[in-house]
Amino acid sequence: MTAARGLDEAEQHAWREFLWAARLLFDVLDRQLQHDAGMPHAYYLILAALSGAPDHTMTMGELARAVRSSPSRLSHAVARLETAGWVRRGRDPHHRRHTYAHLTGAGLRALTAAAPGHVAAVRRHLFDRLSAAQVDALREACAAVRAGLEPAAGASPR
Amino acid sequence: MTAARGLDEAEQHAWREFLWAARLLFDVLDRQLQHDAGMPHAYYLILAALSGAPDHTMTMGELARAVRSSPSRLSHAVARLETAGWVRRGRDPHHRRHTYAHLTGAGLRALTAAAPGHVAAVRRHLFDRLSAAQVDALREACAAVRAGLEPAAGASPR
DNA sequence: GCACCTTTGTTGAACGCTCAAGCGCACGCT
DNA sequence: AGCGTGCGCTTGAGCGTTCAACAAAGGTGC
Repeated sequence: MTAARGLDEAEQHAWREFLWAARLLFDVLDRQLQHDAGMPHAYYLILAALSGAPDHTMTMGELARAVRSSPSRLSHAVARLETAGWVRRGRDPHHRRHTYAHLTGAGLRALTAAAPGHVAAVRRHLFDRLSAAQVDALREACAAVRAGLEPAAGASPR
Repeated sequence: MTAARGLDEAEQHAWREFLWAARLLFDVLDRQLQHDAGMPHAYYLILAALSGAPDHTMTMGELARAVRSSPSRLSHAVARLETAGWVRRGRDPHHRRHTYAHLTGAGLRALTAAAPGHVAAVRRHLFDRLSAAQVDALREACAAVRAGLEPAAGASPR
């Protein structure tokens, strides 16, 4: 491919494998979740993030950082999750600039129903294909890449 | 996260790193291409695939397989590339079922203009962060995952 | 020649994401 | 108090993807 001039052969090969492994994996996970649970993967991550927060509640900003989402994207997404009855929004009377998002009972149930199938898919398509050493190597390489892409401020969620 | 029950700690960690490394990387590459070359990454891949084909021409089906795209997605994409003047479609009078996609001169120029910036971004965000051993390990792990997801065609001829 | 099926590709609607613009609240300044 | 500035979040339009439905061409069997 003309495209890959500037990368040596090992890099071209690695890039193609990474590209298609990730794209195909995300595609199959998205399809599985959409089909079995009626939500795309991004929405699953939002519900999962909320489920791990105290009182199942976070501000929109915290949530956006947790799921690496732009404010706009999150706002649209939560609007849709709200009409699904899975999330409720409200304003904190003491910090009226902030909007908090709260996982509803129905939202938690939807997440709990979706989780086993999703985790099983991750296991089947990712971890069942890798040795323990490969899992370690994958984690290390991806951690290096992610660290370079992460908005340098406070890499760990507050 | 409630979500990750069923994966051990090493797997959870690896999954998160892989997830965010890939998502953030694809986001930044998409943004770079859209900004500098006026095309999303998926369209770049289509032009690149055509540029490597004899006579810069492939059938829609071949092209769809090359870029791991559904027929529908490719049809929409090529329609758009056609209005941009980067691809032309036509029917072969001898095999009238097939539609050919042909990379135009303007398409090749657009690809050639886009390639260096894209490759530089891949290098900067991916390979500059990894040792040669990490690149090898990443390729191997991703190859195993991709092989499990690929529709198994190509290895065996028909 | 005819009915049926498969292959190949397109279409339209729904949906998620991005980008640019905008709104409301809080804070700092004078 | 009045005014600007920045932050947090939302909005609307446009684009790309998906899904289901469809269309057209080439078999295949009778």
